[in-house]
Amino acid sequence: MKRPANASRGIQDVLRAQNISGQSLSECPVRQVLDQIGDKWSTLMLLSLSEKPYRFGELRRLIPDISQRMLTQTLRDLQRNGLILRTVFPTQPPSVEYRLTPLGESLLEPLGTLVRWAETHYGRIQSARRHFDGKADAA
Amino acid sequence: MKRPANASRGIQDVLRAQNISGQSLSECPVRQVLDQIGDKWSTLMLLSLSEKPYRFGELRRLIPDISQRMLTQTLRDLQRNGLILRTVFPTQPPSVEYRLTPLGESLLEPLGTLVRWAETHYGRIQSARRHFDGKADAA
DNA sequence: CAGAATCCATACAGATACTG
DNA sequence: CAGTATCTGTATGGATTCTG
Repeated sequence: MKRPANASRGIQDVLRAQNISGQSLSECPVRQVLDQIGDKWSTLMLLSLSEKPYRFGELRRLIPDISQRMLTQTLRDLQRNGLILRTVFPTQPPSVEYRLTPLGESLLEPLGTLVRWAETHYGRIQSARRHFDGKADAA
Repeated sequence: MKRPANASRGIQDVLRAQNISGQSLSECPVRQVLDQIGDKWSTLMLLSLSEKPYRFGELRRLIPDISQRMLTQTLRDLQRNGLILRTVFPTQPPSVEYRLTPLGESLLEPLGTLVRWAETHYGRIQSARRHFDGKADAA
């Protein structure tokens, strides 16, 4: 069958390693990564840059519903975490290119795993929600 | 080498499938999944329940720094999305058991991939941050 | 072009008190 | 025991205006 026994094992090891019942939640590596990719735009940004490097304005056009504030902020966070590289070309007017670092590229693989899971199981989530909301209405 | 060319390919397909430049961001499967696992407690909850089913109070003791409000809310969201199953035993006083559904268990694998990535690359993220913050201070 | 700065609404999350 | 209800502070994120 598809019991993910080994995955579960690995996770439990991590749980223990992180001392889940301790106070080190904010410094937990898993939490830090989730805080980054869990925000509204980081994932989309990483996936976009996985295609090729982009400039600020290009990213803006590529993801029309991001505000310029959030674009700046997301890019800065990703840069701070070493996931993307920011290169300023001293032209006039200035142009800035963003590209994935090797570290950023290495994140594409776990991210891809997640993306494929989402694609595959989306329908089940949807129907679970309808069922849950339906029962809630009945009550 | 370790160029994740295939992962990148898959991601690009997903990007196109999601019509990234369209308006369907809020209904994007990937986004919905990230909204769930990206919140503060869901991942910890799923990982905890991957070990074995737990009751409300047990979870509370297992994760001491979660507030009871967030525990309730996180569990309800996970239940709504079909990732965990809530079973009420009509005892006195009542006891409620939470356990992963098969759907929830299937999420452990992509989650494990992410967790392992975080573990492996945590050091590089940390040093990238120090470097970034150091340069920011200098300016 | 690529941003910084400011203002503002809402979402998220903790503390506390109460209930079947 | 397993929650709900309320109140409140903080973080998130959008709109708008301004700058090298």
